[in-house]
Amino acid sequence: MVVTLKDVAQAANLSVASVSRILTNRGRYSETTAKRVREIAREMGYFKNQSAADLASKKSRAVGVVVPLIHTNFADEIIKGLYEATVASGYELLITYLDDNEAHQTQVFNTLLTRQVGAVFLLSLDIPAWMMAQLTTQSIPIISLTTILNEHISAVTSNEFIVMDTLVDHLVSKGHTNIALIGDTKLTTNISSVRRRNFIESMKQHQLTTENAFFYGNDHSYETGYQSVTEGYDINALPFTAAIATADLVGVGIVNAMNDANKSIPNSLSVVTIDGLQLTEMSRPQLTTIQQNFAEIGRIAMNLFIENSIDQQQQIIYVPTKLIERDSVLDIK
Amino acid sequence: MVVTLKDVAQAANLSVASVSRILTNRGRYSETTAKRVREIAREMGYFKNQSAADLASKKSRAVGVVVPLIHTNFADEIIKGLYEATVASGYELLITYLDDNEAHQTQVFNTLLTRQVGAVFLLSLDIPAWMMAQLTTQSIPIISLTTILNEHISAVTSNEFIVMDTLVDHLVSKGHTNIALIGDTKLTTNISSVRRRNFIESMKQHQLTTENAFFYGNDHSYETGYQSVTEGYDINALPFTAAIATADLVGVGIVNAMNDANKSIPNSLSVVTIDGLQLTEMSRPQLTTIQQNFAEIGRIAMNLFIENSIDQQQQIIYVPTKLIERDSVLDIK
DNA sequence: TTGAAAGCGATACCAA
DNA sequence: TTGGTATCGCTTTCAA
Repeated sequence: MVVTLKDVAQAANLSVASVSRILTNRGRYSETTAKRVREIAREMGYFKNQSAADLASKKSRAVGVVVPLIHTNFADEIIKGLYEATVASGYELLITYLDDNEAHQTQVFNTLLTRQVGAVFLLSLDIPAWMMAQLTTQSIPIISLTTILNEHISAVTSNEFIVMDTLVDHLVSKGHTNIALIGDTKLTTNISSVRRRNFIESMKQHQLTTENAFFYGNDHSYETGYQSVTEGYDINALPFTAAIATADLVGVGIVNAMNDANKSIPNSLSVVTIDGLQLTEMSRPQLTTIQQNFAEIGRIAMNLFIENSIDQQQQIIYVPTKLIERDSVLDIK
Repeated sequence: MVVTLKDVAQAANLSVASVSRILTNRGRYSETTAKRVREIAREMGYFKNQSAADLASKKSRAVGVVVPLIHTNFADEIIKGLYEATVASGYELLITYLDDNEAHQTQVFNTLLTRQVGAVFLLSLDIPAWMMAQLTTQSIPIISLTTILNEHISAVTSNEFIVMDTLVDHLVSKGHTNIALIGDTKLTTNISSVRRRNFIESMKQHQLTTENAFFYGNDHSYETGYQSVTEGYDINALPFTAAIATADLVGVGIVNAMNDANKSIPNSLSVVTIDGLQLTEMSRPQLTTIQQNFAEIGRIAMNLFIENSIDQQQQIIYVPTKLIERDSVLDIK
């Protein structure tokens, strides 16, 4: 049988109330008895039943993390960040995965709500409107990571415009004028259309027109990168001299496709990527990239919640990014 | 205020007992009232309080997953597998990360126990003895994934010997006799020493001696792979013609180190890896690998638990692996 | 500093 | 098919 508070209380000749207070370090008690009780509890192998505790105190120590099931190599990093901040505070991470199956979505969503999570962290995820509505009516704070969803939801993210502008600026400074955005460039989601807009805007600010801008792809996959130069354009006569990959994986796809066609990078094409995970160092040539600090994004988001600063109004926190110059950009000036 | 069962019961003019039975599809009730109740519950935005439910029913719908915080690129895949099997059954995954900090370990462990998890899944992880002891005294089933811990703990894994033997056999069939095992080859953990032993055993079965076997490295990292041929051995006079990398990342490290030194793979060195994730396709040349079916391992493990077959005695389930021949092995016969 | 007792929200047994 | 009610293990006033 499982050891309960009552058992411990009996063994210690105390009331459950006192034992509870001691074991949760709440309220008043003498340090002498406290010591004794803690010892007894340990010996008996007592473990609090968190469900009972949550129920009685009408609160939960769990926060939900919703991760898209499609390939996102940075989810790991973010979760680590969240986790770090969480360990210190005693909160629990309830990590759930979301795919396209609506039945699954409902269920995921249900576990979150039935566990009375204190907050929901969305990882680069645009959840269906009905979910959003539910969350809000239950007044569960939502924090979006790596992307700004709308004007109500708080977010911790890199500054998307700066990310794009830094890259464009870097390429322009090396003499490039015809630039492609490759990866997730579709107009149907919030996230990708923002990037697309930022790209155009940044081009403009560099005195370049939409004639200088090229787009390819609907997702952040390796295949999209690969196909961009093999199927999307004539690899022997690319209309652009540089490409911005919306994710590292896309960049590697481009590099491999070029290599496989005996075209050298950066001589035949310059490539830069967004994200800057380990992959960019493992590529040959190593990729110039703008690195996002994912772990930091996770840490900050969690602390934002813990410090309860995330109450009513929206907060947007930008986490700095860093341009890392490596060997995938040719100076053609 | 949060909507409770009682509220729904009142609104429906029924007892909480009936409503509970209906909403959990347990016991008898008429489909007519059931329909009405479900509708009312939905309208009121009712969500069961899982903590209360767990408490009352004296069981938990949560299972714990313990993931090592060090870089393991397959954790993702396994979690997806676990998740898939879990969604259908209504269980929840409580995913926790384990690092070397003992205080953290205790805490992780605490959340697991305080949540009364029904089982604990260990991802390629050798947990401290005291944890193991606790888990067993609380009679929480433990299932180890991708590795066999001892003769008591159930496991779902690839057959490690077959993995190693397939690789050795493949290399030998291509005329290689001097072979290196690179990556995690240390003798201090169960997992790595088993691999090492298997390697030696397999060599023997192929009429090769320990003189033909080489070892390098203490972890599964890219750096270890890279250093093996740059620092571990003289890259211009490697004593082996083929290398088995204990993880994909290690293999890529070797490939890059060779490339950077203007040595071609497989001409100067043949490389095969264990795991077979996407990375092996992205490498140039593409890597010959023995592919583990991680998602399947997760799925099977979870089902093993759900079907309750994992009661008293140990079970070892082997999930088939697949040799994928690509371009990183030279035939030197 | 300690104890008694009233919940928390659901489940499940036993009656009706 | 439905309802009453004890119970799960803990927290939290309020008194002692």
